[in-house]
Amino acid sequence: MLKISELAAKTGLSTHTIRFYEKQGLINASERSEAGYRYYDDIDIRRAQFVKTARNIGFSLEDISQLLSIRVDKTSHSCQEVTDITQYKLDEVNARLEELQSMRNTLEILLESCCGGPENATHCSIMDALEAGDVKSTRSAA
Amino acid sequence: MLKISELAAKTGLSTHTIRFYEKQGLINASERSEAGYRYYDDIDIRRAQFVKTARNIGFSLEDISQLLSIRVDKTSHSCQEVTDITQYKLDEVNARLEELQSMRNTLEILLESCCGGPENATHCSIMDALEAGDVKSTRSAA
DNA sequence: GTTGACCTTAGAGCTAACTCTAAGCTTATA
DNA sequence: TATAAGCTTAGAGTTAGCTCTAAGGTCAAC
Repeated sequence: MLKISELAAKTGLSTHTIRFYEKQGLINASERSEAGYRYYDDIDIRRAQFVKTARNIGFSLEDISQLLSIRVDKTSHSCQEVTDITQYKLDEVNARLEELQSMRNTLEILLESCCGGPENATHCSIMDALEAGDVKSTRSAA
Repeated sequence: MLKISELAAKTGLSTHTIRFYEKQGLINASERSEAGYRYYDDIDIRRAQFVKTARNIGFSLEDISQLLSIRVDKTSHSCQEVTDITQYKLDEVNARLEELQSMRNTLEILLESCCGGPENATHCSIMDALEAGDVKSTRSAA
């Protein structure tokens, strides 16, 4: 049985984050001492590590919540449910990648166009491009 | 001279956003009617469009604030200041791109490993991988 | 028996960029 | 003149995921 700081050390989550995840219903301590101290058993620890792993991959807490509800009763859920969540995440990632690649492209073009020197910015081609608005729009969401 | 809703139509910003940008010191209306209505002249309009363009590229409001202070007095600022801001943004974008590419990679591997079918998730290889934690960590920041 | 490290809680604060609300005034149209 | 559309403000709310604070209780070591 681990105390919260030990679980923190084991998972790499902070104690603050562990308590926060508990509030969100993602993990919990199956035991409490008389004084109210949280104690985590092996099952709790594995669940916390599952959360951390999923978080590292980039799943949102909401995604993880769904994955956890599958996890606690795998026989009632299909592989498709799992791949749906994963595919949805991948689609999100790909959409964001496209935005960022477009941003990168625009920024690179801007950088190539400008001397970058100590000359004053009166004829800076980056400023001119921003002024003229002749750059690709790259954002759909921040 | 445009009223706020007309500037909104012209720039694609909402009136709310225009007022918000004003609070942030990015744009302003050089005139007000007796009743306090904002009126935007050509200079205001061009500034608003500059902001919109920079925002579309992905610059933060803080970045844009810096770009604007260069813009109002180009002779006192160098091309290098402009490229510094741009290069810094590009570095940020590249860092985020690497994270997302790593995420994509992990998600694709997970998806390939799983049948995705109607079978129950007892032996789902995505769940197993999350359980085992044998996936690359992709996140340094959300 | 007293430090000092660790634990508890509720709740506030942070970031970025909006987005919306309420209450009220102005203006254009019919 | 009445109605509706549009404008004003200050300030609160939204999102996601933490992060921190205050005020206090607990516990192990010296």
